[in-house]
Amino acid sequence: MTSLFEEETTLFADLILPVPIPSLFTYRVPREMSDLIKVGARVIVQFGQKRVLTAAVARLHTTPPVKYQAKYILELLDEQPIITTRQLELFNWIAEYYLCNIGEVLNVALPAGLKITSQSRIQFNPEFDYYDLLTDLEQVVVDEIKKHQTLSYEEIERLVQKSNITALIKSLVGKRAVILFEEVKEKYKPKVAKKVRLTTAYLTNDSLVKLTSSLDKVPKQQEIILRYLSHIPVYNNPDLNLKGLDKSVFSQDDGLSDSALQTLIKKGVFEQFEIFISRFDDIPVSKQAEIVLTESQTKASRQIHDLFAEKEVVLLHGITGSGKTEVYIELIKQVLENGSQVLFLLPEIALTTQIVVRLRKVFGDVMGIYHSKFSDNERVEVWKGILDGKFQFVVGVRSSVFLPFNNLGLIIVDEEHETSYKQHDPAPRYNARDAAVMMAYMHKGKVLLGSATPSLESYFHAQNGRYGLVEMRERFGNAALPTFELIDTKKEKKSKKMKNEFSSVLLEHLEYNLKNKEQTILFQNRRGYSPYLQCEECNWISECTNCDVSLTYHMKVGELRCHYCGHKEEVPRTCPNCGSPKVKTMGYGTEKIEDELHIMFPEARVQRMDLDTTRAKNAYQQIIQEFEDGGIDILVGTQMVSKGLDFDNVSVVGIFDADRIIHFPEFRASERAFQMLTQVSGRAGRRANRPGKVLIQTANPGQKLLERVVTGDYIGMYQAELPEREKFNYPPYTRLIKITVKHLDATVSKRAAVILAEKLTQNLGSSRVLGPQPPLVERVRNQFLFDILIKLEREKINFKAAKSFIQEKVIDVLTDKTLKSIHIVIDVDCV
DNA sequence: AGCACGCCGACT
DNA sequence: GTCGGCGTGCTC
Repeated sequence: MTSLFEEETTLFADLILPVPIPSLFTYRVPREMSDLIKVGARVIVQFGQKRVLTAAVARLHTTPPVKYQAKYILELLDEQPIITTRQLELFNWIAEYYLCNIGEVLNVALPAGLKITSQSRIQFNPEFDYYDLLTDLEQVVVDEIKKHQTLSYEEIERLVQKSNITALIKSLVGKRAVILFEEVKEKYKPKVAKKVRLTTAYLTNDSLVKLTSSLDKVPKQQEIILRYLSHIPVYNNPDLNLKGLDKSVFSQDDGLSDSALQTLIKKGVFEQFEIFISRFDDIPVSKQAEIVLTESQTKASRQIHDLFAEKEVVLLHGITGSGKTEVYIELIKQVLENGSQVLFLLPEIALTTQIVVRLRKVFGDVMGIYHSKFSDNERVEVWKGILDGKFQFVVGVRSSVFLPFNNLGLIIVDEEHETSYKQHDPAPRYNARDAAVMMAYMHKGKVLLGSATPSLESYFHAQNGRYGLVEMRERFGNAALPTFELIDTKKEKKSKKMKNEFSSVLLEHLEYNLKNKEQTILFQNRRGYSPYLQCEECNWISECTNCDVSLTYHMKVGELRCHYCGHKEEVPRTCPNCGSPKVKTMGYGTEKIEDELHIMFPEARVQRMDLDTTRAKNAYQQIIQEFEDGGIDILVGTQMVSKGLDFDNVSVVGIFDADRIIHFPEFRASERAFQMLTQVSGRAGRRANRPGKVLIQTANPGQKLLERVVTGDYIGMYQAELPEREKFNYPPYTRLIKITVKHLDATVSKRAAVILAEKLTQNLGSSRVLGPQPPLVERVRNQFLFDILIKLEREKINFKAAKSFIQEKVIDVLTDKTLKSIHIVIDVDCV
């Protein structure tokens, strides 16, 4: 029922714009759009004078804004929403919890392929004919524009070989010689296959026989028809013809030419058509390998199931190799059978490996994969596949929490302790594990956190009864646990048994393994050749010009590199300070270890696996594959080797510098070290017959933490660590918020940080506000940093109120006229 | 975040 | 005299 009154009301839309501004923006919905537009659809709007942006509809209403005239929405991109209301809810929660703007959330949530790009283009104004008004250069530019119809800024700059022509264009616009407009492009392009099929006239056997015999004089065309029939035997089953055949089948490589095919198309024998195809069809699906759970897996699975009756979150603590994956699979199956969706989160690095192949075997093509190494187009397909129900189950990285689910029954967070679930750099600085808990709550679904070495926070919650807890303490198939050996490097050094970084024990094992064709993994958590260079004469050290860190020497590429800002320098032949040629490499990274292995064992096949060797899309997988196929004897790597790799033939894992990990200056050092060392150790062979061996080189083998790693005593670590955390007010007893103040001028930066800390202390008290203090690396990209750490007790403090107070004070400092162009980053639940 | 507008130094 | 530096403020 539409009354006269209703017809006259205009619709307004509150939009989320992908800009870091806290508010929504109200636009006017054009009349012809008002029946079609929906919450969750994308629209295109003009924002400011020049910019054209993709925005998302958050709310539709009829209240005209009072303080300004709303602009019209330019275009509606989706007739059906591509963002669900549940997603909008989550976006809001993330913006609120992590103190950022919803636009920033939208910005990382949408895959690039769903954002449109706009480019200013310049067109000649046909009504213009006052050429005398133009300068010489302007005339040249106008002539070019006339010649090419429309041009972009960059194209003009190239054509007239000038840079920075904005002023010139502005003048031309003023003189009405040219018109500016925005060209909008959708980035996502569906993948299409060009196909051909027989026209209906030739679908009977009779007509086909007649046709082929009539083509006796044109053998190429005949051949094409035969080829077609050999792929698609229509005489048995005419329906097959509908699917057609890829045009590429008739390519030139075996004497068939496109022109013959074209002739047949012209004759009306074949017809051409295009279909949209999925980009994921090439991932092999060999359906339904039956999975039989062991007794302990069945038990765990049942416990989880029972606990879900009363808890929203269950922590599955299963030692490495206990077979958590099978338990996951069992649960996923159950939830999918109930018709709900499932999200399986994995750390980036683990996603490229065996587990995905395994899940794919079980779940086939209802499973979508969401990964940063996929192209924009591939990601859009996962997004749309979830919306239209093609993917009921998604395996993905951190950012998968932004996908358009509407009915999540279960979220699994594997390796839940991994810090890579926390986004660091651009806002939103969210933790996908924690967002998952919130998300499940919104969907009334459940969360399963899994880890061999849970984060203290999660284990704490499990101990307190907030989460359910299920333990798996046996290795799968009763494979033996690895045996450990702690190697005292101090002793070895004294008795001159060390060969550079290698202890005699480690060398013996390497030799043995090479002889017996068994594989070794060596772990050194530092990439490059050496972390710095030093002059023996004057003690000069290679340092970055933009940051306060040493430059790492990368031998392979012959460069010094900054791991913070990416700055590169040539390697000096002599000391830049005193000219001495005695510039030495100091410390050692994976490259140096690789290098020394080559020298000591020239026959060994050594491969390095770190950020530098795995940049290419498939490099990581290739190394893994080669290692699995036995093409590598020794794999040297950073943390990358510690994650999700299961190889039967690895009998020795060597860890170089355990002390550096254990004594990292950070309150989480013990927890982190335990996790890292345990995870690496878990790579040692899982054979039932002979246990793998883990060799840890340390200057202090008596350390309690090492003993706990050796005995697999997670609880011991947990119990030792908790009182420390309580005493010094650290998580899990508190939540941490880190505020970083940045400025090019150290004094300005410090002053702002001190002022901010004072303001914060006034209400929060000095015990809750730590700092300001310069972080470990005081200067990054020429900005001087100061950190303020705020600790808020879990029970005592209203977290929400405290956060908004903090945000208020930050805004105070940002708008302080005496502290100009300060940059402040707030990181909630920093890790 | 961008982008426009506006107010002060070194140059065609 | 202008070009262009970046400080300031706004974007529905």
